[in-house]
Formats: sequence, C-alpha cells, structure tokens
Amino acid sequence: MQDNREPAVTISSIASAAGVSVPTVSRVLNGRSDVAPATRERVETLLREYGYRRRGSAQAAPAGLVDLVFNDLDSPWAVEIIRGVEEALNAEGLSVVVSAIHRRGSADSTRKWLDTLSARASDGAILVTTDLDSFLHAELQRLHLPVVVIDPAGVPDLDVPTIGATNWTGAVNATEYLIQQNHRRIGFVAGRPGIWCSRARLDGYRAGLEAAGIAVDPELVHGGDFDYASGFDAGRALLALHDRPTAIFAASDQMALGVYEAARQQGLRIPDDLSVIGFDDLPEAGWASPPLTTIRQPLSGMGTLAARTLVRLIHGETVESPRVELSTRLVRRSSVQALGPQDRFPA
Amino acid sequence: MQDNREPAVTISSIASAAGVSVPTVSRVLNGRSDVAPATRERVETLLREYGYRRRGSAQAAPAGLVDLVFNDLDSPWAVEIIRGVEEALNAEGLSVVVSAIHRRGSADSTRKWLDTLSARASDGAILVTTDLDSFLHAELQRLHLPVVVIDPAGVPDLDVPTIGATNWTGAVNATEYLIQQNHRRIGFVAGRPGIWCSRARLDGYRAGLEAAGIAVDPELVHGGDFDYASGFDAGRALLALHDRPTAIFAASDQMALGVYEAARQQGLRIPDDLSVIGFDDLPEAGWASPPLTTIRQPLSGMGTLAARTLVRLIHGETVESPRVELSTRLVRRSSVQALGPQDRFPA
DNA sequence: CTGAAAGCGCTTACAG
DNA sequence: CTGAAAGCGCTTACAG
Repeated sequence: MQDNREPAVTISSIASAAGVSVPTVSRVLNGRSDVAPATRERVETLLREYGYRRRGSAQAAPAGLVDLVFNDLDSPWAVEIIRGVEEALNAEGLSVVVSAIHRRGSADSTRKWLDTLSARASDGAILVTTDLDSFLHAELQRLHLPVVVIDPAGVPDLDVPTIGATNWTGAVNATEYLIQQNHRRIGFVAGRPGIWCSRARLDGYRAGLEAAGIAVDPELVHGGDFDYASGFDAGRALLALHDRPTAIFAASDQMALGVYEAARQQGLRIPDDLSVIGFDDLPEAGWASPPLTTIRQPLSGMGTLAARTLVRLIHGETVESPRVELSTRLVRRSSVQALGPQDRFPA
Repeated sequence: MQDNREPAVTISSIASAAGVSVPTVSRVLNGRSDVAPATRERVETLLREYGYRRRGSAQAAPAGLVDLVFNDLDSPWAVEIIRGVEEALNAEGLSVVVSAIHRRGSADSTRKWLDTLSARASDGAILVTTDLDSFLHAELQRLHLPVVVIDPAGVPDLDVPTIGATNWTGAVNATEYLIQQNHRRIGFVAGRPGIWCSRARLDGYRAGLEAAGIAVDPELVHGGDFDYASGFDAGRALLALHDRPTAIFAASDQMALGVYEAARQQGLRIPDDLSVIGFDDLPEAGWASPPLTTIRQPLSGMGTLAARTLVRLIHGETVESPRVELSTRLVRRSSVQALGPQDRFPA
C-alpha cells in the first residue's frame, strides 16, 4: 500500500529544482510579498509537485495528528464516527482534527484544504463518505499521506483501504424480518443516490423480497437522501398510495423518524397500523416513541477500525484486506408488529 | 486577560535553569533512555514550570490548531457545538482538534492531556461543560494557552471568558408559555446536578410559576441528568402521581423524548393527554413525533462565538465582556396543547 | 550518563 | 526582487 519512508522533501531540494536560493523558497512558503510573481509561481508549482511538507527542525518530529474529514457536520451520524475514531487514536497517543469540506466540489476549497493538511503535517486522513476521485487521490499520494475511507461514495481505488458495513445483508435481514411478521406490502425509502451504501441497501431490500417470492412493486420504492425531511415526504407519498404498505423500511433512522411523523399526521399508529424499520441504530432510534426497530451498523466501531487501519499505514505496515465490511444486526424494539394472526384473532 | 507575548521558553533556557547542557534537555524531551533519573526529573519539573512548548524552528510558526474538549462525546449536543466551532475556525484558517477527557477526574489523564496539548503547540482551547478547576487553570496559564469555556460547570475564574445561553430566562419562558396555555400542574425534569445551567433552568421554572402565583409543588420536580433514560424515569414517576401533571417541562430535549415514551407506555397521547416542552432544540426535537416544542439555545452559535472569542485572545486582544449569554427562544411545534377551553367546548 | 561539536532545516536582517 | 551570511532551536553522532 502507501509508503512513507521516502527521502524527505526539503526546502533546499525545492530551491535547487527551481534554480533559486533557499531564502527565496522560504519567502514563498511564508507568503512574503517581496518575491517576483514568476518566481513565486515556479516555486509554488514545485512545492506542490514534490509534496513539500513543513517540518519543524531537524528530524520529522511527527505531529501526532490525524485528519477526520466529513462532507458536512450536520448529522448525528458524525458524532458516532468521531467518538470511535477519537477513542482509538487517543489510545495511540494521536489526536483528531475534525473538519468539514466546505463548499464541496469547489476545486479551490479542496486545494486549500490540502494545503492546510500539508502545512500542519498531518500523519494521515480518514475521509467519510467522500468521493475520493483520482485528483484527490493523487494529491494525497504526493503528500505521502496515508488515507482510509469510511463508506466511500464511489468504488475507490483498490489501494485505498475502505471501511463499511454489510449494507446489503443488513437490508436483506430487515426485509426478511418484516416478511416473517407476515408483511407483504413493504415500502422502501432509499438513501442518498450516488453513495455506494445506498445502492447496497436498495438491492438488499429487493433481494429479500424476491427470495420470499414477492414481486418488487416499483410504486413501493421511494427516493430519499437519508435525512428526516426526505423520510417524511416519502412516508407521506407511500401512505397515500391506494393500496398502502403495512410496513416501511427506511434506509436510515432519520428517514424512519420522518415516516413516523407522516404516519402520525394521517392518524396511523405505530406499530398497530404501520410497522417501521430503520437503518443505522443511532442513539435517536432508541429515543423514538415507540422505540425504533432498526438495523444496527457499528458506526463507532467503523471509526475505531478506520483509525486502527490508518495507524498501521502510518507505521509503514501493509494492510492485508483493504476493504472491510463490519457486520450489521437487527435490533428489535417496538416499531414492528406481526400482521395477520393478531388481526384475525384479536385478544 | 491572558497574554501570549511573553519571551519564548526555549530548550536552552531550561538547560541553564537546570544546570545541564542543551542536548540533555533535548534527550529528556524525546524520551531517550540514557538520562539519569534524577536529571530527568529535574528537567521535567522545569519544563513544566516554565510551560515549555515544542516549537519547530526559529520563529514560532503557529500550529493553527485549537483544541475543543468535551467530557464525553456521546451526545448529539456535541455535533452542534463542533459544527459551530469548526465553521468559525475554518474561516480563520485554523483547525479543530476534538477530544474527550477520558477517565474524567483522573489527575493522571489530565496531566497526559496537558502534555499532548503542549507538545502539539495548540494555539488555544475551548472547554465544554468542563469544571475548570484552579489546577487546570494554572496549568493552562503556564502553557500560555488562551481558554474559553462553553457552559461552565461551576462558576469559573473571572478572567476566563465563558459562553452560555440565557438558561434562566429560557426556563421562565417555557413555564410562562405552559401557563398561558392554561396549565397549572406543570412537572419539571431537572438537568445534571452540579452544572451551572441546570440550576438556572430549575430556578427559571420556579420563577415562572411564582410570577403567575402558582405555588411550587416539590412533588412535581424530578431529578434527571440530561439523558434519555433519566427523562423516561422521571416521566414515569411524574405520570404515576396521584394528581398528575398536565404538562411536563424537561430541561433537555433528550429527557423530553424520554417523557414521550413514558407517556406512550401509559397510553397517554401527546399533546392531547399531556403537553411536553423541552430545552435545547437539537435537530432531534424536530424529528420527534409529534415534533417537540422546546426552548432553543443556539448551540452552534455558542460554538461560533467561543471560537471567535478564542481567536481574539490568541491574537493578544482583550475581551471586553468575559461572560456572554446568548439568548434562547421558544420554538413552537406540536407537543403542547392549550388546556381548558377545548376541554369544555370540544369542536 | 553527559557535554562539546557538527549539522539540519529554516528564517531574517543585510546588501545590492 | 534576490542571494550570501549569520543565526535560531533543536538533534544526533562522538567522545569520555
């Protein structure tokens, strides 16, 4: 995998490559104004190409810092991951720098982020749900910065370790469980499109139905993007169907809570009139009323594993299995009720 | 307030203070084994006393790092603060190191944390809900590290800026609102004891009742510690009362959700049979079913303000008002219903 | 176990 | 705008 034992790039190697003196490079590095624009440009390019990293004095003196990068910091999701990463890294004597990629997609902001990363001499980075495109990947390589991705957006390069959960299997289990409880019309609220795990959950739902010989009704599959509002909208649409579902499987807990509210507004009670199952098992799932049955994915465990994997890369070790999926499991609480028998023979 | 412009403590000043050579101090600093125990001890003490901070080369070269410290990273609370801090600091080109004080209270772990802080040359620290005791305060002063505290546990030293919310006023407002809706028997679930804001909320509840000429019934005040389980327990106890409350004001949203579940388990519907109001306005409040009416405290705004205040201290500026309380406000959603008129004249 | 010496990576006046 | 020189804070062989 990555290798961090290359000869260090120093200010003086940059200087000779650029054909200028060491002080000049130093000036560029420190944003002094008294440098000819052409010189500055040339030096900056070289700095970038060589992947120069500020280094205190003589020997590297590791910063003991790892970057944990989210697209946005607006989900309860994030704390779980942060907690797992922080615990594992703290045990290794490392600290976690948490950041969100602001104005996502802007090449400029990515550039700026990379510069900061480089300036502070981070030992490695954990990217969450990030689309590690080839540009970003190349830049990180250049910085000799080990990387681990949690829940990659697309299928990442093979030499970048990724940590995920058994999304497909978890979704199959959720669907099977509802079928066991005699549900046949099972609605599905999908996750944010474009992220790998969303697709896996949708496929698992379909596979679960088909394994039980139930045809997939496209009407019962509704788009979403993981958050509450999209769950509410999807729930409303699904419950407005002529032949409405008796159970809804939402690809995230937040969307499941949106379904709760859509049901409540239509006077439907959970689990009596509608069964709901979520995905994630955020603490919030246990706080719902009634407590939400869901598929647990070990988010903080994923964080811990990502951290441990990264530490190995930092130490120059290789990682034998670059893609790991931690297992999910069904957590039964009170939002699913068996259909049929009860209906026919009420107590 | 704090001053950061003191002459830098260098390895050589420590060396002469200790009566040893520079290389020896360097060895202690790097944990080399070949140093006499007595010498090591003496040097370490001096290092501490002088508040030595590793510094790359010649000039300080600010690390651009700020520490954000929680007691625990297990609450949805935390993300809100992190988000606010991260945004404000990112705008200043600074990064956020997030950590939890593990094994709280252990002097040893505090020591270790301070060492890390010092080693990485953090520019400042934001402590959340921390009891900044005089020991910690003195140590941070020694490191010349500016500090801001969010929601201080106790009453902190006057020269440490603190950021909070108008907890007392918010609680008065919540209580007044319930009274306006004709509630008279209003239960209260208190926050974690020992934290300043818990006390303010309890006092606000009492003041709100008394202002309306309602006597405070001690039976209606129940202990809690901010989390879901304690809210559930308190809700259960309150609803089991002979003359049970028609409304419950919980000092946190998480506890309010616990009250929801306690009500549901007793077959009580919200808001029809019981009105509930929370405190915080976490995203979770909006996801409850029915959506929770609550007192909003601007958590991410508190994070932002703490960050900005810290940046000023880092720049050596003074802060004119060391204790700021951001205002809270009532967010009306669907968990409170007026009592009385409706009951007498149903639609 | 310790210090004198050499050296490293970098920066800052100082000339030009 | 740029480089030669001096210097800073630190570390690492090298002696003893």
